[in-house]
Amino acid sequence: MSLPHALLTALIERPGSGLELAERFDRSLGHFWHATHQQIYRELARLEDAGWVASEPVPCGRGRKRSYAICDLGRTELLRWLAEPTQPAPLRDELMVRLRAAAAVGPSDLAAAIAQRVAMHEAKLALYRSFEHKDFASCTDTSREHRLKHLVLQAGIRQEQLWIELANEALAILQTPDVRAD
Amino acid sequence: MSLPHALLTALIERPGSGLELAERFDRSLGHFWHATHQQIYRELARLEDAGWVASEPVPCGRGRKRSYAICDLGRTELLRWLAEPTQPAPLRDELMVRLRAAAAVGPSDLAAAIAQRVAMHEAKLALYRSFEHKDFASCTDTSREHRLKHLVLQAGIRQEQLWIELANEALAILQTPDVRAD
DNA sequence: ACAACCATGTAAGTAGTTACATGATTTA
DNA sequence: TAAATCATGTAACTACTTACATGGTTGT
Repeated sequence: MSLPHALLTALIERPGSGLELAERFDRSLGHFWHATHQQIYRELARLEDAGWVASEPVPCGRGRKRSYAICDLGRTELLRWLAEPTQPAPLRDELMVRLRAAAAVGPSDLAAAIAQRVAMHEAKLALYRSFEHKDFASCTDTSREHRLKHLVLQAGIRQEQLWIELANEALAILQTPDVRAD
Repeated sequence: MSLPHALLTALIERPGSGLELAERFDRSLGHFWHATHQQIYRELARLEDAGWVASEPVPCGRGRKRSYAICDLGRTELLRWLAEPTQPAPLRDELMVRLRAAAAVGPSDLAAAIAQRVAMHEAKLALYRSFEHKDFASCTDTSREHRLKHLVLQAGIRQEQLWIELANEALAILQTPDVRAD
């Protein structure tokens, strides 16, 4: 469960309100660890209970808007977490199950669903590439921070490329007549 | 949520009891959609309620052992599901969050955790390669079923390769002194 | 008889999703 | 003052995890 630490990371970069964090998530970290605004509000409350973040009402903001900022305890916790051993991300993908199912049941209507998914991955790939062009085109910044952020984006790019490759190979198999069907 | 359909797939290949299915999952489909035995027992009960599978006690088996088999309704459901549009697997990986966190907080103890994870991915890759050698070394079988199953295994192999690459690149960045620290 | 193990299940809790509710501030 | 929208939150639900309980069979 990485959401609390993802929020701490977002807050260490810059303080913000729940909705601001939700929007930032949608644009960057959320591509690699999705969270809805409800999850974020709940988690921010927990982080505050734990003393990892502190909040104050934003005077010129609308309604009950509160701004959250990370505390020393939160910074310490983030460092502790970074040194902790990682558990391997359990790979869980519907496409794999569907391909096995297609192998088991024989001819089916899977091709259209896969083609649609190729399109989705291509859209995401294009989005990531536009991020890369915008933020990492110049080679002037060689700081560790910059290179790590670029690597995370690269990870997303290569994931999408891999899915596109695999889905296209699946399409090729599905569209070739089965030797036993001839 | 693919577990019910993953179970239907396993049952279409061969009927079996809850524990047998759990063991089969651990050896094949479970690498791509993990499930514990508790999940499997509960889901089998639901599948039976829905009329997609039927079970009977195994007379010569131990204790309360029951064998489950897929019904026509289950077969129909599996075909219906295959034609359904797929939602894109939400990418959720701790490593990405950690790298972003490391970028934000500066020097930390992340390298050891990543190195450990490289080892895990290499172990899994070796396992998948041994599966491939055992089941897909000969080119004699060119049926669609065989090629689809091979593709699923290939997907696992290339995923592991990608993670190993990315984790090693992360290590390289973390072990190079930050230009701003000189 | 009793230890070990096979097979199934219950209970309690966490994480995440979906739909809806509420309060406050702009804007028309 | 009503509508739109910003901002936060509640409630109910599903999926999954972890720990434990139960009942039966086999071997000693």
